[in-house]
Amino acid sequence: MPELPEVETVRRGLEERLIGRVLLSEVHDTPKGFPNTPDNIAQFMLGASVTAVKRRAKVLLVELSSAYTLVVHLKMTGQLVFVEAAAKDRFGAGHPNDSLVGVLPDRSTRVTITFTDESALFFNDQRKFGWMKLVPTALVPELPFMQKVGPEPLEDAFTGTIFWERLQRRKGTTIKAAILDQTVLAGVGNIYADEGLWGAYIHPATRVKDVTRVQTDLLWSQLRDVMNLAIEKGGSTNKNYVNVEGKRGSYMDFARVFRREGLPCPRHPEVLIEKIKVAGRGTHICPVCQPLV
DNA sequence: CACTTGACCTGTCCGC
DNA sequence: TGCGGACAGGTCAAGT
Repeated sequence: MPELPEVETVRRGLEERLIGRVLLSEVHDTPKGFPNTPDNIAQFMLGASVTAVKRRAKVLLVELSSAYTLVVHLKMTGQLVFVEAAAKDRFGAGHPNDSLVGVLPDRSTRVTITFTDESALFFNDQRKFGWMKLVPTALVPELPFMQKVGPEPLEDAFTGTIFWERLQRRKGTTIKAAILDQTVLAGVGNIYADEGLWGAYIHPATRVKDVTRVQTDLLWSQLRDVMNLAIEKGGSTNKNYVNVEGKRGSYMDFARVFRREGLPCPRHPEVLIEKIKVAGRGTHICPVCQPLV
């Protein structure tokens, strides 16, 4: 999916555009219904306005004046694309030229939400892993996911000591599996895991119990640096990811190892990046920077 | 309990 | 050109 930087980029785009807009129509499920969509969607969305757009880990929270919240997870291929004057333009004309998105809705569109000013928000999801549900805002903190998800890594409260302590919950597994675990810390996915581990000179398959405190301190700062840079660049478009305007993010132009197998390591021009498998995921390393000890 | 693997879906790419 | 298999940003349930 979209990882933390991509979801944050979408959040900012939605916040800029949706606040105060009033939902006109009920949700149209196309082409298949959303399994988690409750029956009261029309009742609590129709006529409600958007009051806030928040993010927790990789989940978006679109708060409505009806005291309900649209909770959205984009998983691997989800997109939220906003189109001005969508009704007039028959959904989709008016996209910027560098858009990766064509005329909407298309075959990947799962949900269309229209607003009273004829703008519309499209939830597209090629692989259908993503979900969207309407939850009373007061109950959002009670969701099982919210109860168990780890701290936000970019907040000041997330110190190196907290990172170290939370990693100790997963001593037996690999450091890559541990930082991908959303209950250890929130928001890290496959791209930024590989980028951060390269930055910290740690082989992804190193057991957590073998990673020193000095190494986790460096990993802590590298993960934060890499995700802050990615937010600045509008996220990473590996394949499907786009922001609310349908535009790609540019972090992949700055990636050091992710999807760069066969290309030189930025620190060692004579050494080529290798692709291996760790924690069941494609994993990119410099064999010289990141020796397995 | 801790950890790993398969499943969920569709699309694309690569080798035969 | 066709076909099978592996793989893809994430997370669960089920298995060991």
